[in-house]
Amino acid sequence: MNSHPGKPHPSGPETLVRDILHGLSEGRFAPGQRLAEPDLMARYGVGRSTVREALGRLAAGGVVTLAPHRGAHIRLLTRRETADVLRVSEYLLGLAARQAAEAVLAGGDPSRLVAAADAYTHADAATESRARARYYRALIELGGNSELERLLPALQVHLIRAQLRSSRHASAENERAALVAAIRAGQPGTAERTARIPIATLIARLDDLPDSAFAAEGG
Amino acid sequence: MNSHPGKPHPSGPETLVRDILHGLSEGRFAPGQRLAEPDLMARYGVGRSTVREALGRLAAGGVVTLAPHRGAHIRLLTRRETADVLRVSEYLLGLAARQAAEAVLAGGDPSRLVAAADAYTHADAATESRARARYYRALIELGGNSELERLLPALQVHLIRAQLRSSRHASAENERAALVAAIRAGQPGTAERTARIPIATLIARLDDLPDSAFAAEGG
DNA sequence: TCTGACAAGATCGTCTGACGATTAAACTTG
DNA sequence: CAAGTTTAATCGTCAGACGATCTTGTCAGA
Repeated sequence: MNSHPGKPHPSGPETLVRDILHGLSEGRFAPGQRLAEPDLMARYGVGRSTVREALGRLAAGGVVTLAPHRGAHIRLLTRRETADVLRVSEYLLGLAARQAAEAVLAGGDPSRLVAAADAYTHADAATESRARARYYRALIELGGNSELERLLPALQVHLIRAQLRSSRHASAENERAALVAAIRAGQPGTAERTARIPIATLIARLDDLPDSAFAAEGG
Repeated sequence: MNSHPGKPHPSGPETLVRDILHGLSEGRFAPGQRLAEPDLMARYGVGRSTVREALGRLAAGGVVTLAPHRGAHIRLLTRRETADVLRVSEYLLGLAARQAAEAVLAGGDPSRLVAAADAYTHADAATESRARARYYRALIELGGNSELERLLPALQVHLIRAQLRSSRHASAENERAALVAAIRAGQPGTAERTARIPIATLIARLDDLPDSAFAAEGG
């Protein structure tokens, strides 16, 4: 079929998860696409256990849906579900920002976050999604909330997808700058509020997107 | 095959997950306890695939930790991690309450929530944890946020454990009543704030608990 | 007696192969 | 051309196997 020469069987399911996640960012996998076990076995040269394990993790993270006897599909969200995910992200990111600011107050070092934000702002189309991920990670690590660290990677996937579809608005960079400033200044309240703005904006814009961007709203 | 008493094999890993989760509430499994695969295989009369799948899901939900080649243990949180989990729960539950109130404004029916809250208040020690779980579920279902529905069950486990350890304070029931009232009245802001109070209180009280209630804070 | 290296045992991670169950697709009939 | 039936493709789970890795117990040397 296709040629995936670079991936023999270096190690575990982590590789699969990573590659699929990564491949999602760059369009190699499309939402709604089927992920059949035999196919993945062949493609990555691993056994069913490994494939299954990987799919399980992806499903747990909400990236794929696992319908009994009907296989795994890359999760395609309805408009409603997208809004729900974003809403949760909004709150969680707000918390992350707050805790980052609190961490700075407690003597934490925001330099990595600043660098990541900077890199993100100057990223081109090719490196953008990666830079964004790094930025979020830096934000969360500064706050040091282990639970957020566990949770947010999964949300990121959807966040990024939503942002990809939505035309970016000019003020985004300013908002980000304001957020970083608030965190550096150790202002939890401001940081939280500022962090939420972009996502709230995103949610508001969801209505502008065509139905084709979402799964059928079926009941 | 085996006709051993206890647990036949009615269906999949879901059974395992449920029983372990359930057993956690009633002390049948203790935090930190080892969960060896061969042991579980024998205990539930299922194959390794099934055990592994179940452990994977529990790990994804943050209920057990899965150390490579060192087996699965029921996750034991450090004081810090507990605070982190509760912090996230605080925000998420706040969001849930807000959305529940919004749902009522939009014509949603809060009767199930009211009933669950009532049942929880009148529950005795035996039915308490179950009633609490139902109450949370009703709250989230009223809000209708699919992502919260996906996320919160995992948080509940830790929430409940934390609450179990912390002596309950008298005002808890009043706070709950206030929350339900705010939701019924369709006051999102009040609902959100009210929902967060009990958890914030819990976090504040974490310092009163002895070190023995947590995993070693080791680096 | 205490400490550290080594050997034995228990588990884990992953693979291969197999079998019934369930779903989706192809085909046969009115 | 619609509806029921047969086939093929998967999935869920089990069983057995093998190397890798962690744990534990033993034994020699300080």
